Amino acid sequence: MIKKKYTIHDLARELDVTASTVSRALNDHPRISEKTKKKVFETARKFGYEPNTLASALRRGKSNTIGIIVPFIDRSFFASVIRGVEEETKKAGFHVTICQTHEKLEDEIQSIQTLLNARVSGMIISAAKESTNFDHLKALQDKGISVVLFDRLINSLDNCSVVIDDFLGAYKAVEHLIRQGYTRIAHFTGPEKISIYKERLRGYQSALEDYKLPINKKWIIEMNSQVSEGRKGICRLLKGKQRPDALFSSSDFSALGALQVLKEQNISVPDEFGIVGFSNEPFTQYLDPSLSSVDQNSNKMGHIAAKLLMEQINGDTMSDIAQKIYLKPELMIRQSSKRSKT
Amino acid sequence: MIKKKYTIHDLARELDVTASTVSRALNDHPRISEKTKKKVFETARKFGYEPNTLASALRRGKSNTIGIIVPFIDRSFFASVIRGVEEETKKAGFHVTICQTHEKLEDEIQSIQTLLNARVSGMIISAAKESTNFDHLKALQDKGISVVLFDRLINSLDNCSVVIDDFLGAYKAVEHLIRQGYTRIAHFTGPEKISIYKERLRGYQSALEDYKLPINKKWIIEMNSQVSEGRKGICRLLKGKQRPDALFSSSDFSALGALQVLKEQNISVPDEFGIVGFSNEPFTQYLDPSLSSVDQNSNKMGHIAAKLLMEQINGDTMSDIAQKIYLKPELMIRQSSKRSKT
DNA sequence: AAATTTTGTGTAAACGATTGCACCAATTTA
DNA sequence: TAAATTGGTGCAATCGTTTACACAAAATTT
Repeated sequence: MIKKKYTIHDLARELDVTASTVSRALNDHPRISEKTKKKVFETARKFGYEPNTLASALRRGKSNTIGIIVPFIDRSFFASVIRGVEEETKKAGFHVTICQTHEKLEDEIQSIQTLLNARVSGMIISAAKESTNFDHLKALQDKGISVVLFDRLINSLDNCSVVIDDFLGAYKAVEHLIRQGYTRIAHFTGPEKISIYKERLRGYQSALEDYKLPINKKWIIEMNSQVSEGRKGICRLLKGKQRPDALFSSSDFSALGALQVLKEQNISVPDEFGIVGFSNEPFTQYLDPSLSSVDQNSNKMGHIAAKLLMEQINGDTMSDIAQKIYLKPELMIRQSSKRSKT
Repeated sequence: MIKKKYTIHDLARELDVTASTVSRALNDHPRISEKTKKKVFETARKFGYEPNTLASALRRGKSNTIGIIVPFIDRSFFASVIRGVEEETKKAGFHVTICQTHEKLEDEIQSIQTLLNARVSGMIISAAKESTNFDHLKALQDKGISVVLFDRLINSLDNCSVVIDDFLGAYKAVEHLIRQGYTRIAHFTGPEKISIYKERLRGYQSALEDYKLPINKKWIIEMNSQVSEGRKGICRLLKGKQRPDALFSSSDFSALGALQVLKEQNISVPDEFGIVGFSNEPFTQYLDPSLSSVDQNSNKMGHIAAKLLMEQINGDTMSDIAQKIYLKPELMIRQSSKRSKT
């Protein structure tokens, strides 16, 4: 037996008022008397009335849904951000719809289209790596859709955005290595076009300069974020004439590759060689030795992105200029970089 | 400059027909002439027309959204299932809305309500651990909502469901240990109420019986899926009079705890002690020694759950009885259980 | 006490797509 | 050739809420 859904008209009939009164009462309209509101709420509860969000969204031209677009939902960083967004928006009665781009521009464009069709109130987006053309994102601005970007910044756009302070994270990591007594610190970086890697590289260099340590170009290696690449990278470093005694890697995966090779070659970590990675991937804490890493505060990032977006949607942003929020990263110091004696 | 959205009325005006004709043409209604259809499609494309899914959903009483309810979206297993669902439904023009229950019954009920309000076409659910009362799920059946359950089965409900064959996974794992020459195999199990743990325990026992190995009650320890619990568990096992030489754990986390303690006590894994975990958590492959584990085929699970649900929604299920699909798990053999000599 | 404002509610038209019914023309059947 | 069927389209109601406008009654101001 399929139960029928009640509508405001059912309530109206029961209470002998019109649907508009019911609607207004439920929306706490100031011109409705307290007495009526109370009656309406009571019978609504009694009947188990639930508003039809579709109808409401259609009429208002806006749904209470917000869209999230990420490269892959099952990457721990993104999953964690999404979790944060969901937790934050749920309180405000929004729910989230998720799209994956698989790092492909085409999928990104399609996802945006899908979300537009669903008349989402706003979108939270981490751009695909492949995306170099941002017309589709600009088009959103033109359409007046609220957007918050996270993680992957797009400098040509003045959207609200929330990112981690990659420079600071890198700086902290390298400073920590220096304080542990390491003096010849190498760096694994990523594709130089991507801003996060640029920033981490800057942080690395800046820390070395501040502590008057040499910057050796041979110690800076560009690679993708993979274990195998990290293995190759560390081999190159170890074979070189000037051998580093520590590594700050822009990726936990390549840091792991390095760690594996060092263990295989019986080079003691952290005593002979220190390592700090980046991202605080879940696996880092379980390695032996456990891997120090820079935590990206991903859950908080989700919460903040959601808050920013909802402010935009509700139109209560303080200022006209888009806010860019830089979260402070946290250095997770573990065994791989913690040596007691120099 | 905010671009206006085109509606079927705009197209109708342009083509000098009525909106109904446009609507029917777009939906490929048989009574519309090919000529008209072609004209409609052309101008739709020219104008960049995109249907308002909200209006459509309101009228039809069904959206093209499907809801997913999981305990936590950032747990790798669930994230991976969700990814599978998203990939499968996207092809068919559905999109997914996600809710988290945090393993709490209250959140589960609320999530269902939210999704009902959004008039989702169907739901894919992994029940919260806390849920022992399933009235809210039964109510969905009564309302005629299509539902597919995954991972956590509910025997009192005859929904479509897709789970892993936990019995088989456990059996394979233990059989593998036996073939590697281990003879005294212990087991970490989970809360006995939960069916997946019951099944894994059955598989464990069955394999031991088939190979005529003793089942020692002291070697079966119930615990939660945590590293710390695994550490306690293995300590208990090592202190006992009859010491096992291998462990099949229902959880990768408790398996990891065991591995840590064994390493600390200089008990060689896999030579002196073999370990196999369950779930194939991403970290297992990076441990030293890497941890053998049973893979749950989570991505495929998502794809299949999505397919089942869409079949239900479209009403083209083969049979009246709900299908229960058991996926074959795959044993990932790694260092922790692979010894060359006995 | 008249004029003005405020309060509380009803009327009716949206929002954009879908669909049962009706209608006429063209085609087929008897 | 009349009757019946089919093809192609329009009309208008509908899904459930929201909201601009209108209007009477009550409260407030002059």
